[in-house]
Amino acid sequence: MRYRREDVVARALQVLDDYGLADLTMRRLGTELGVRPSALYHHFANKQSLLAAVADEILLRGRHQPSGAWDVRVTAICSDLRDSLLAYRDGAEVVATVWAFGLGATQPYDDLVAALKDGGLGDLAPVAARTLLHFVYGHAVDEQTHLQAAAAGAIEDDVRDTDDFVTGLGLVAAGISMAKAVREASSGR
Amino acid sequence: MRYRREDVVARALQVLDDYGLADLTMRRLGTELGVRPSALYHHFANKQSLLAAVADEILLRGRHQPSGAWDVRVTAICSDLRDSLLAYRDGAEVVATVWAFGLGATQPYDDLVAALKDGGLGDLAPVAARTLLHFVYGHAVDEQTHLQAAAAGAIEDDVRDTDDFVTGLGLVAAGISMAKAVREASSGR
DNA sequence: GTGGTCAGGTGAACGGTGTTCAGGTTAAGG
DNA sequence: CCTTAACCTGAACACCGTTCACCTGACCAC
Repeated sequence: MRYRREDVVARALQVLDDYGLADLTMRRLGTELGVRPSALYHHFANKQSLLAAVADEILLRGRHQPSGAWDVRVTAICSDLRDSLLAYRDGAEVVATVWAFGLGATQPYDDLVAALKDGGLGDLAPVAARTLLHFVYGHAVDEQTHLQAAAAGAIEDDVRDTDDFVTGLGLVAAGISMAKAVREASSGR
Repeated sequence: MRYRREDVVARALQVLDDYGLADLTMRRLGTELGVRPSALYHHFANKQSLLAAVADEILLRGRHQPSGAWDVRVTAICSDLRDSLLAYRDGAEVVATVWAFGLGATQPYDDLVAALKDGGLGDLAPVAARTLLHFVYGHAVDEQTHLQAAAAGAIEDDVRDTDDFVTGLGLVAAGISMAKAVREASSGR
């Protein structure tokens, strides 16, 4: 049985979800496909690239096109992104790492910048977008770590995480609205 | 030559700063100390604990005690924390990872919560503190990654990162002020 | 002084990891 | 049918964190 790039990514995503990032190894993935590890290097230059493809796939599968007023769009992008990250085991860590490395899709970031530019944030749009991303990634990683610790029985699970996310996101969003107001006041003067 | 726990941590910090996190390996650290890797396990249960101690040391060395009004205190804590993270190569990643794992010092978090409680944030203090931490860690990791890519010549270095940090921090801080105002208005009613 | 204690270190191994490479195999297209 | 290229093998390389039985030397109580 011969595989194409996308088959490998799909299987990698399944291994990730079933066994976690630590067990997503080239050998493990190879075994899962019935193939030697070295065969994987015909599809990806290295493991980093494989992970980037996996991250892209995670983002792609949870894709929504945001619509509406700029501020509800910003909130929607962040919430959808969070859902994508939480949809697969260790998804947040994978996507965040790939992003930090400068690889992978920039779609969420681009969408955020576009929405914020529509909101009149101007030069502040990129900074605001990255601030939002840092919050979403950070929160999702934390949540997923807690979730896994809870599943292992090390901790009692509290499910107030969603409220937590909404509250935190509201905080950042409020700051952005304020910056917009300040910006408009000073330019209108 | 026999070592104590703190000697090992100090040397680990030096190896980290000189060669980066990827090269901070038990074997490497052992060699640097003129000792077999297995000797290190008399000081630390595992590498994770070693890294936690390194993270604590990074935070300890950049320690300031914040003073003044609650909002300037919040800003100062975040700025000092950022300085600490950037003071050593890969410092941000080490501290952020250790924190995400639930190990290491909680001092910055505790200080933030205290300052925010002083500011009248009440129940929102922990959420706000974590939001700030996510921003600081995320931004610092990004910055350090960029910095390293620039040092490797892969990218032109732009030093607008500090402005970037201040702007982003201002955004979050503004959101927190707004939440405080809303909170006081609704409780005063 | 002498003997015991024990923190610190040795040496060797175990089972894993990502990655490389020369060469074999198989499916597809002219 | 035969070539070409994509895919895969098998074996190795150089590492990694960690464990464990054993040794060593400094210190302290007697």
